[in-house]
Amino acid sequence: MTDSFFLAGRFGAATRLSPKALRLYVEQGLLVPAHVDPVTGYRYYAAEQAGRARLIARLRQLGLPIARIARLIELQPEVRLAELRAWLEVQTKRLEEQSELVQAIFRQSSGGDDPLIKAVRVRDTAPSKIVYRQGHVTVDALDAFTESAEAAIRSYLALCGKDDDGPMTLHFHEPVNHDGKGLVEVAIGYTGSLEPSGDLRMRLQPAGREAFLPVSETFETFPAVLRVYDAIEAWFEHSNDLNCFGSPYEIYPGSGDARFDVAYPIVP
Amino acid sequence: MTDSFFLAGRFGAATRLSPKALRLYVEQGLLVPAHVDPVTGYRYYAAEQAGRARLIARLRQLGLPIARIARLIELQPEVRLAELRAWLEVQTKRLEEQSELVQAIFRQSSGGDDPLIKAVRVRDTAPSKIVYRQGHVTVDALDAFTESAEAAIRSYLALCGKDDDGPMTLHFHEPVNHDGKGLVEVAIGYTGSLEPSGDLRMRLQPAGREAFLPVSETFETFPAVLRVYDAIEAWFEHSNDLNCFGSPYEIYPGSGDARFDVAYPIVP
DNA sequence: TCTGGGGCCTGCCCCAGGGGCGAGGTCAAG
DNA sequence: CTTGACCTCGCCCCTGGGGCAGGCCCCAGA
Repeated sequence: MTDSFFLAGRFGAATRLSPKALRLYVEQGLLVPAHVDPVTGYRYYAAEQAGRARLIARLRQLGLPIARIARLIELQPEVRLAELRAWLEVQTKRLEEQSELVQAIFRQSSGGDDPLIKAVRVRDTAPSKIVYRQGHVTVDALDAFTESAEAAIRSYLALCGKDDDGPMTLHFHEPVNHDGKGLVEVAIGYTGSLEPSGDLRMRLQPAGREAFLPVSETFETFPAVLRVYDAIEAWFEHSNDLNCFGSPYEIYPGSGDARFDVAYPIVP
Repeated sequence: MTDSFFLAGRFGAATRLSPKALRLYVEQGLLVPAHVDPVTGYRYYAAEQAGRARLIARLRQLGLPIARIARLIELQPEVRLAELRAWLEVQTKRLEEQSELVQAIFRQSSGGDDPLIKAVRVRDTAPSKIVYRQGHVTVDALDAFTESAEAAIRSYLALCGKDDDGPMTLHFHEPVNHDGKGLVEVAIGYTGSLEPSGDLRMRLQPAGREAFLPVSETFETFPAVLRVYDAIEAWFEHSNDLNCFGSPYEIYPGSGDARFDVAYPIVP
């Protein structure tokens, strides 16, 4: 092996890393120079460190954060490749979502010629007591959460002798994206009296009105379902007196043949 | 129109924007509340502003910077759609490059079983005087720059009565990526004496040694050509005494049938 | 041996796009 | 009148560096 040492400028030029970046990496422990002069503070890099430095440069070129690079760089090449391929998969999915989002942006601002908008209807909702479970989920985990919560609530209702299987509502208190968790709530109405149990809580749902749209089979899945939400929001904007200032929810089963309705509360 | 006003919290909940984000947007002039109480500083948003706010939220969800959103939001929907589609195209290209980069990272760290590495040769380079032009270009503009620079240099040489058409070298002083300009230099050797002219400069190229690889037709184009660079860098790492601490260059025409060679200087 | 120029150090402020926290003012209901 | 929820501002924090000021350091030439 050679004993050549290089200062930050030359070493950086050879590895496509700026001296400033190299300084950052030594602070983070990502690439520690072979020798640091304790008096002057000069960093001396060994020629053998160039490979690691070039690898870091390329991983940075992908846009990966330093902490993630620090983990990746310790892995075997094959494992690293697998991780990077998985990361590429995520990026691809993100790009697809962005593409959907661009379509949604256009529909949102193109004046509302979506025929779905005209199909929006209004109805009154009766006051009721509901039992519900809340949770923070991503869109991937949403279906599983919904199913298990509904099953838990229905079995608890059955256990308490309530056999009126009313509709289930899935309330989105926060937006549920692919890359972030949101607070959602699964609720079923009941009559009589009930005690809280575990993470099942009770609440009074006051009477009100809602704007809703049954969801045809075409729009049932994410992200196509977002178009239904958009349509109702656009409908609110077209109607002069009503504002869409509540969070949306889905009602299972929906009206007619629909598997579910999408609804927004109408605030007076 | 309604005269409903909403404070930042409620308005933000309805538009998927945090109060903090709304504050940032009013500072940037992107979304100015319908009314601001001069005493309390409270921001009152009108219901009619919800549409614009939701549009901003979605554009932010794409990851666009605020300044760009401010421009996009003033456009007609069709123009905006076209711009966003162009942006998606750029993102798609970036993803493809990242995919290539992942392959390169694996080749770089998988121990160097690329057969190209064994094909690397070393040769001495004679000292010569060269006339050159430098420029900052992206990878897209590289071919045009190279062609025009070579034509300018050759016609100047012909004008001065030098008709020895030596090889042309294309020297990459800085990495030339898709998303960043890099300093490149087109140079041709000459004999006798010559005067500088315009942006054509002269320099003495000392003798030295170089590691090189002729580029077969398969690897001539970007980004496949990067694999050749990688191979020579890997060769340097496998040879114990030599370090790859110089910037690479391409030599036109290359040795044998190759359109060009890729070479790195060997620093003693 | 002196000197100059260029390279390197530390330390500070800056960028986007907010998050989080604390101090303090406001608003509406009880 | 109090209470609690909501709002404000201001400050520091994050990533991954860029840029600049002030001050050493190092090497080559005279």
